[in-house]
Amino acid sequence: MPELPEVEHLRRTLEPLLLDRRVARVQVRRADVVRAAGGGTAPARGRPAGLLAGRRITELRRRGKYLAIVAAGGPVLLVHLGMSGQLLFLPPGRQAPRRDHVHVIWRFDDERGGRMIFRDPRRFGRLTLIDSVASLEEFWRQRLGPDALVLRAGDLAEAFGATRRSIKCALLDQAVAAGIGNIYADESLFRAGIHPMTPAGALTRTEARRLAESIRATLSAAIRAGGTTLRDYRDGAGRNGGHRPNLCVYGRAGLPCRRCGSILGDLRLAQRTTTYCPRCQRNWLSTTHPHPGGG
DNA sequence: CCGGACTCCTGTGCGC
DNA sequence: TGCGCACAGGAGTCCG
Repeated sequence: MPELPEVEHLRRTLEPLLLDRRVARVQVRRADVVRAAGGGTAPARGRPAGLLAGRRITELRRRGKYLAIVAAGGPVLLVHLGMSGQLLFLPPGRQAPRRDHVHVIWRFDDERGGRMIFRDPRRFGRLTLIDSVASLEEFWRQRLGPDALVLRAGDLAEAFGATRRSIKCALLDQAVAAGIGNIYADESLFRAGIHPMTPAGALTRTEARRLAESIRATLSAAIRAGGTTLRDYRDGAGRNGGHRPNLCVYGRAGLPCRRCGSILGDLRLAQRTTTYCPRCQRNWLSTTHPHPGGG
């Protein structure tokens, strides 16, 4: 489930544990989680050019759901957690809570010691080695829209144009805004009072403004709570996120809306379960084509 | 341009 | 207890 808030919280918890430290050596136990920028059959596969071995970490950056571990002199380890990926720092002597599906281990041999592990049962996650920060920015620029945490209404209007695709599908498109996944798409649309099937290009200026505000507020609140743990998510120190009890719609189909008490409905959009409040999120179909005597 | 199906994986929970 | 199935936080590709 790692979406923007989980990756940002991970970044914040890992940064003090990694910053200014030199990676002593790297053990790759499953080479197929490693890629090189620019292609799936890249030569780095299986021989990941060290994955920062011998390098000093200078910075942890994030854009959308990507986490970039930047080393002195240029190389960048780009991490995408997919559905079940975890990056976990283990102090000296500490065992991983689970030792299965650990694919990569970075060891530190300075006086603080310890190691970082990449664990990913489903293996949808990817580690990508990129040669420089400039290449990283280019990689991101090609794939990602503006970071959803600082998204503005104008960004949405520009990305949507006159498209008739549903707003829910558009929000899941990382080229529209980077970092929103299934949980926070539903939560943001609920907060904005917008039905998930509304054509994205049909949003009014007011709705776009309210949606951008709702996205920022939804993501910020989730970061403050340390992210949402459904099953696999842990932060850099192995802690669960605390945001799950705050969710208004995700995972609550059939339960009463926290705002109005109506029973939350669900539908399937882009193969993703979509939960919404039929009252708080006005159905654009019924308002666009009102039934005689209705509404 | 778009929605939808399908793919990559493992784990879990449910109905039977 | 076991089995088969649907489904899960992501995202790329292909097809119509």
